[in-house]
This record gives sequence, structure tokens and C-alpha cells, in this order.
Amino acid sequence: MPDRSETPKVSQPAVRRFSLYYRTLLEAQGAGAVSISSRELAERTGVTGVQVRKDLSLIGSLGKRGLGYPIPALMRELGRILGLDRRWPVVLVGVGSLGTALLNNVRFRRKGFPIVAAFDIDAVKIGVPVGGTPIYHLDLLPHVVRQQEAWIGIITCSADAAQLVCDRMVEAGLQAILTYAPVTLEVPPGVSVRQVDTLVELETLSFVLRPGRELSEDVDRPVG
Amino acid sequence: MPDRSETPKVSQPAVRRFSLYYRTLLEAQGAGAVSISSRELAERTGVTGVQVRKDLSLIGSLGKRGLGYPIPALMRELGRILGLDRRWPVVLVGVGSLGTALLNNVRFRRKGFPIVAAFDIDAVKIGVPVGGTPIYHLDLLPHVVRQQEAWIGIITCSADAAQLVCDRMVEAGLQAILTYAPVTLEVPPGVSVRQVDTLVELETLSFVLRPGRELSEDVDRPVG
DNA sequence: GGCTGTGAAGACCTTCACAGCC
DNA sequence: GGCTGTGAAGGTCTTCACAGCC
Repeated sequence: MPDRSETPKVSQPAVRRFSLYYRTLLEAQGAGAVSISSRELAERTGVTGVQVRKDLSLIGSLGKRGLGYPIPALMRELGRILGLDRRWPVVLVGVGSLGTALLNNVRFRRKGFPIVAAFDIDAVKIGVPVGGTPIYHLDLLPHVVRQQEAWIGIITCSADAAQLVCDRMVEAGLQAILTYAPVTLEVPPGVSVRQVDTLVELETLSFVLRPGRELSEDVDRPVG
Repeated sequence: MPDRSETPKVSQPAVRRFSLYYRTLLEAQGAGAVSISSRELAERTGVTGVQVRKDLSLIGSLGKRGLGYPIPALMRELGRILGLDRRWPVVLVGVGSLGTALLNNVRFRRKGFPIVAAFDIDAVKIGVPVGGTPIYHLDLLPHVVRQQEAWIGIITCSADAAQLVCDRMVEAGLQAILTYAPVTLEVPPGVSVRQVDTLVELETLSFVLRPGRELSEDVDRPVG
């Protein structure tokens, strides 16, 4: 079966690097640059130059030998592959301190991932906007998801409630979930989950620090 | 050269899974279990059974065929490998909303990673403890790091300040840094960096959601 | 029957070496 | 000289198949 898709096969690690490249290109463009070399892209993202070229060769021969890559064309392609050529409304459940921190971050809105609504079950929190985002009762989730055409949900509630919240998100039609709760979520096929867990990160660090390692060496810099 | 170390070579992905196994063992132990099968460990962490057995075989033949793995022995070994057999004091720089959220999380203290001090340069924040943690001026970092014997630092300041804060952490002697700032940090060899970036996670999700993918499929569930 | 342990195979990802273009 | 592009090699991680034990 021929691959009709315009998007080449790109691995999970490559997606993360693409995201870093895109950010760097945005900065370089803001600084007035019109093209950029794989070496500079590499230095500013913490990967090797060959890796950058290999990654970018996947999306076609955009680079000019001796010159580097044209920033506008590269951004257009990367943006298309990452799905950044549109706006992705996001909903958030769990308006605790972490949820509040995310709601106060204007970066997501600026980058095309506006948190359009947040949900909780605490009557005290409902109705009082945080960072300009309205807070609704969790029961309104399906309605708002449909109305706003949201596909992505963020879970910032307690570990105890996370699976229940996840189930309701799936029920409401969300197909991608980013969770900060320290539990493994079960989802039906077709739904993507990403988990951010600070404790796991700290334990990864204590692993490299623990006595017994022969020599300190750089740990790679995955984007977490 | 013979490997005198008691710790087998364990890959980065394996470390993350070990962390998940450890958490699950803790839960199972709390529920009164004394042994656990690879299948159950697998289901509760979202990895495959073979993967669990392969991982655990690295640390010696602790399992009993037909019975599963003895929880206490397994936890002891995993804990030793992850470096959880001691307490790791942590310092944090940047008492904004994200920093505050982390300071209010009691989980880190309970799990052996107490945030013993936080730092900022905003006079309004200095001196007012958050979540029981004292807030000092950034200039005191080296002193507190030495006094508390901290090795791990968390960066929750703005992107602009992150590299400077990172440099001061390294100067103060920290060897492991967990950063939430969306910039690639440069550190000397011997210092480990982990980065958590919500926007990169969201872009990873928009990648799987973008139109053009032939069929929805599960994205693996890496832990942050 | 249920379960662990492990060499071999496979899939995946990165690095190397070098060809090719400006 | 500077830089990109890419097949081949190398390395790492996961899955398979099945042996072995309770």
C-alpha cells in the first residue's frame, strides 16, 4: 500500500527535536536571520549537527549546501508536520496550584495552545476566572469540549481523581491527554497520553548522582 | 577492565521504568502484598510483561518462577540502584506560580527529595516561607547548598534568567538540575540536566492529532 | 499451569564516512 | 572552505521464542 500521506515517518524522539528546532527557528527569525546552519541549530538545541541534518533531510532537501537552511520554508514544513498550522484549544481539569500555574502562563496561548476553559468540582473555585480563563464545574466538560472543538486535555488534579477525570475526558471526546498526576492512566486505543512526573525526573537525577558511578558524564537532554 | 560496580548498566528508558516499578511496588506493599508478578507490574505501569522481566533480570534473579517477585527484596534493590536509599535535599530557584506549586507539593519531601530552600531576587518574596520552605535571596545559594549538602537544583524562573541561574547553581556545586524553563541550558561536563517543557509535550500531542495520520494509535507513555 | 530468565532476532535510532553542491 | 545529504555501519532498546523452575 503506497503512503499517500505527505508527512514522512518521524520517530517520537525526532518529534521532540522538531519542536526544539521550531522554537529556535522562531528565535532566529525574530533576530532577523533568514537562514541557519545545522551547526547553529545543533548548538542551540543541544543535539549533534549530523542529527539535525538527518532529521531535516526527512522533510525534503530544503538546505542549500554552503549556506544552510532557509528559515521561512523550514518553519513552514516543521509547523505543518508538528500540526502547528492551526490553533489547538486546550481544556484543563484541576485548578490547584499546578493548574493555576499553567493557567497563568501566557506562553501556551501565544504558541497556539490556548487553555480555553478549566474545570474543578470545588464550588469555591468555580466561577472565578484564573489568568483570564473561566472555571466551570466538571459536569460541563462535554459541552465545552464540543462547543470549543477541543481535542487536548490537561490533567492537574490529584492522583486519586486522575483516572476518573481521564475517563470523563475520553467520554467527552478528547483524543490527547497531558497528565501531571503520578498514576498510569488507562485509555482506549486512539487516545494519546503524555505524562509529566517531577518525582520520576528527580529519581532519574538521583540515579546519576548515586555513589558508585565511575565517572560523571553528561546525561542527554531530553525535553522532558 | 572488570566492572567493580555493584550496579548493572541500566539505560535511560530503563531508569524511568524502574522509577515506575518502585512506585507500584510501594503501592502493592501498602496493600499488604508480599510478592508480585511481572504481568501485574506491567499492567500497572503501562509497559509489557516481557519488558518488565527483562528489566528486572538485569538486577539479578530475584523472581521465583510460578510465584513472581518478592516485593521487599525487589524494592531494596531498585531503591539502591535509583539512589533512593538516602535523602536528597533539593533547592529551587524562582518562586513564581510554578515554583510555588512545587513548594506546596508535599510528595517530594515524603519521597526523599525535600525542597530545603528556595531562592528569588524579588524582595517581596524573600523571607516569606512557602509551603514551609524558607525563601532566600539568590546570593545565599552557595552558602545554603554547602550547608544543606544539596546536589539537586530545580529551576522555575523565567526563560530569560534560566541560563544565569543555571550558571550560579553549577558554581554553587550542584551536579544535577531539573529545569522547567524553555531554553536549552549549557552546563560543564559532569553536570546532568533534565528539562520539562509543557509546550513541547503539547506539540507532541498536536503531532499525533494532526490530520493526515492514517490511523489513531496509542502513543507510548513515557514518564515525562 | 503459571511464571521467570535469557540468547537471538528484530526494530529503531544515531553516528560515521564521504559524496555532492554553492 | 563551508555546508548539506545519505547509504552504511554501529549501537541501543525491545520483542520473540523457548528453556527452566515451582
